[in-house]
Amino acid sequence: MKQPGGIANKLSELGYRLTPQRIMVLSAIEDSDNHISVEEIYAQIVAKYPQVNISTVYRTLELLKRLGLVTETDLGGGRVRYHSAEKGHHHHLVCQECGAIIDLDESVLSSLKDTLLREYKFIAGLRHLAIFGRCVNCSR
Amino acid sequence: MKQPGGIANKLSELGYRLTPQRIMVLSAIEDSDNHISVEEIYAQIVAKYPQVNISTVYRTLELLKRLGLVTETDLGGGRVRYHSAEKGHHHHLVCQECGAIIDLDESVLSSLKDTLLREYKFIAGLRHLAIFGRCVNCSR
DNA sequence: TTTGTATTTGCAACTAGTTTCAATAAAAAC
DNA sequence: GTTTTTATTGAAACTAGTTGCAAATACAAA
Ligand SMILES: [Mn+2]
Ligand SMILES: [Mn+2]
Ligand SMILES: [Zn+2]
Ligand SMILES: [Zn+2]
Repeated sequence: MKQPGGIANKLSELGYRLTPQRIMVLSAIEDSDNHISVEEIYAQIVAKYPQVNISTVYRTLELLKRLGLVTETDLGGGRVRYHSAEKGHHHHLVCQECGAIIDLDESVLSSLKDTLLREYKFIAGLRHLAIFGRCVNCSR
Repeated sequence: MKQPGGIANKLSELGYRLTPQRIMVLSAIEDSDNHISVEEIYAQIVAKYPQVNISTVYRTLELLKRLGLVTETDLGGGRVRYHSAEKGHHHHLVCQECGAIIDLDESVLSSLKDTLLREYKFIAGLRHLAIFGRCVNCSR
């Protein structure tokens, strides 16, 4: 079992139990440089502890998401992907034709968020958005 | 069976067969004033023709979506909803706390789309978006 | 260190949606 | 009107994800 990082500390500070299962999910996300899928997280865990159930992984991700510690993004392909909220991140443009994924800076959605807050008094989530469409190569 | 409307004509013009199943899915969407779920579409169909399979409904919706004849939106609650593309529509703000759904004019996303086209040469879909977050009442 | 208890887990059953494949039927050809 | 062709369908098996519940365990209290 790896050492729990920053997310683990926050979890126990908030009164949640630090189970081995949770620590393993956390480690998988923190150790991953890019967006990681449930399948990938579970594969890492099950290699060491085969008795762990995948529903526990789903439940842990649900918790981390709700607490704002990880973000969830649908990048296509029928499975969502996760990312540590601590690390800086991008939104993404996903080409539905060729599958290309273009990174988009956090700031691109700022003015939209501002408008929604100003004109609709609505605090938009939009923490890690993927926008589907067509890239320049595929739009001829 | 109802008379096929504008969408049905387009379908057969594009060379797709006009089956009773497709016409029934189309009618359900065209007759609905608001966003309709697969469950609701299927309930209408099965009441008259119980042998129709729900996978046909899913396949028809997939086709209509791909052709740009209907839009799909995730308004929460674990089921997506559909809307005729011919009728004018709104995007939506969905409060994750109280469930309130606020309509948002088509134009609110225009400047975002413009930016993405100008700076990233990307044609964003964003045909019928739902943005999750917190409404003014729930953000205290 | 042991005990108590509320939280968390594993398991199994469930949901929405997708896919494969043989049977059916819409539309074209005759 | 009948035959032929090929798209479409129904059925069943499958995928990602969720949920209810009894058993297990993290952690606090003694
Ligand atoms: Mn990202
Ligand atoms: Mn709408
Ligand atoms: Zn592309
Ligand atoms: Zn609200």
